[in-house]
Amino acid sequence: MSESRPGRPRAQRKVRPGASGREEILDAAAELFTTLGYAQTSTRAIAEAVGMRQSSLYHHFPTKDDILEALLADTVSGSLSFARHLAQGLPADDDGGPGPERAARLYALSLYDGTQLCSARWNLGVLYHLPEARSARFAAFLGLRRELREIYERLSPRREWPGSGDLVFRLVESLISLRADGLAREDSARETADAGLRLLGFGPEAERIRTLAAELPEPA
Amino acid sequence: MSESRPGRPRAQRKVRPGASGREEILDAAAELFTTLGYAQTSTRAIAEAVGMRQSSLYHHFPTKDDILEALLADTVSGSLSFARHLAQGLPADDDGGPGPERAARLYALSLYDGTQLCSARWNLGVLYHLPEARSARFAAFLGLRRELREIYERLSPRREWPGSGDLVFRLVESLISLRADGLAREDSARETADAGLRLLGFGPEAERIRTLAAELPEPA
DNA sequence: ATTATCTATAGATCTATAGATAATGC
DNA sequence: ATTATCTATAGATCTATAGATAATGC
Repeated sequence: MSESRPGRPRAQRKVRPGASGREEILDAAAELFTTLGYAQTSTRAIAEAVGMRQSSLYHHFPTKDDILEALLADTVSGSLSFARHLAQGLPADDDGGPGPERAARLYALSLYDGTQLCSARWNLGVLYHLPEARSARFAAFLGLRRELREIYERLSPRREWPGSGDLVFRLVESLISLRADGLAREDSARETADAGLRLLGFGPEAERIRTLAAELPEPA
Repeated sequence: MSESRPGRPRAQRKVRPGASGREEILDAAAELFTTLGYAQTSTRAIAEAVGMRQSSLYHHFPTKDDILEALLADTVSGSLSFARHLAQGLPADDDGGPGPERAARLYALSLYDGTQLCSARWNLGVLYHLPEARSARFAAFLGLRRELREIYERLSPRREWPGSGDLVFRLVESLISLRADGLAREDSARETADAGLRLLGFGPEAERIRTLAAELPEPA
């Protein structure tokens, strides 16, 4: 219970999802970082959005950096663990393997990743675009993101076309800017995943691939 | 001559392209804004990169905002004027018009826009991703960018598929992140434009579209 | 006289730390 | 005793302005 923890009560309490103070802070920081940016968001603004004093943040996070790091880690983890799962038991890179099965996995990943990007409470994908996120401070996050990108490439059924999987990755990522521009719709993630199949040259086979993808095990 | 203007000489002079102080400032700001971000870049850092004192910037620009605005304006203007030119004399939206000619114009625009994004001295496209750029302060820029986006959509030969031109726009834009991640190559812009054709469902016809595109008038 | 720089600084931040205070659980 | 908050503040910024100074062009 968030209500029955010890400590002095807050002057003002805001409505924020999250069982713990830490989660409330992350939610407020997610809203502010995605709309104003990292440097433009003061620790004071985060604290006020939660309903505590600026200095109280430091009980939960050692520095402002660590708040961003926690948010970044959250955003990749879901798609990456699903991607790792899909990549398991894949034939080696030089062996094509059956095309449609590969395509189905790539489609499933695109759809899952895209749906996450579109329907998360905040548009956390924009955090990748923050210049701060590219700094060495967040090398751990950048590594995970790179791994996700490489799995897209490995899942591409067009083995003779290097970079084809990466194009699908880029298309899915473009949902971030779409949403930031206020242009994302209910079915943007699905449309984008379908566009990925077209990009790979699939026409009428697309229907079969979608069916195969639906039969794959759900993400955890 | 940049050397023969009046005024007190600078303490230190750095090597920067640009005939005027204003252009040197824009070049330095472009480098810093694209690598560190807007808020993280102090006016002092810009001034030092140019070799002048912080306060001297204010002789050339009234506020820091105006520096970003000038850079943003520069980045759309080229592609937008080419796009406007390509859109001229296009059949009305409900009239399909001959498909390949439309596709050729969209291809030409993709290639030009993508090439700009990849080969400009600095990766100015990342400025679009800065949270600051989305603020009302830069409404003029946002309007121009929206117009460019709409022309992509209008140039799509797949009239029965709304949003198809926008997907091509998004694919071209993804070059920005590709470059920011250090993954852009010599032919990334061309590969991306070609991928746009695949996305629209063109297979063997692509060759003919590229030929038609090459016959279109060059951008100014 | 105009242009482009300089020095100096006001006033407003912002992050992080030190140490006090209040609520709970043992 | 532990946890979570609070007040207060040090020290380091940062943007923009005021006004002096030096070089050129008329």
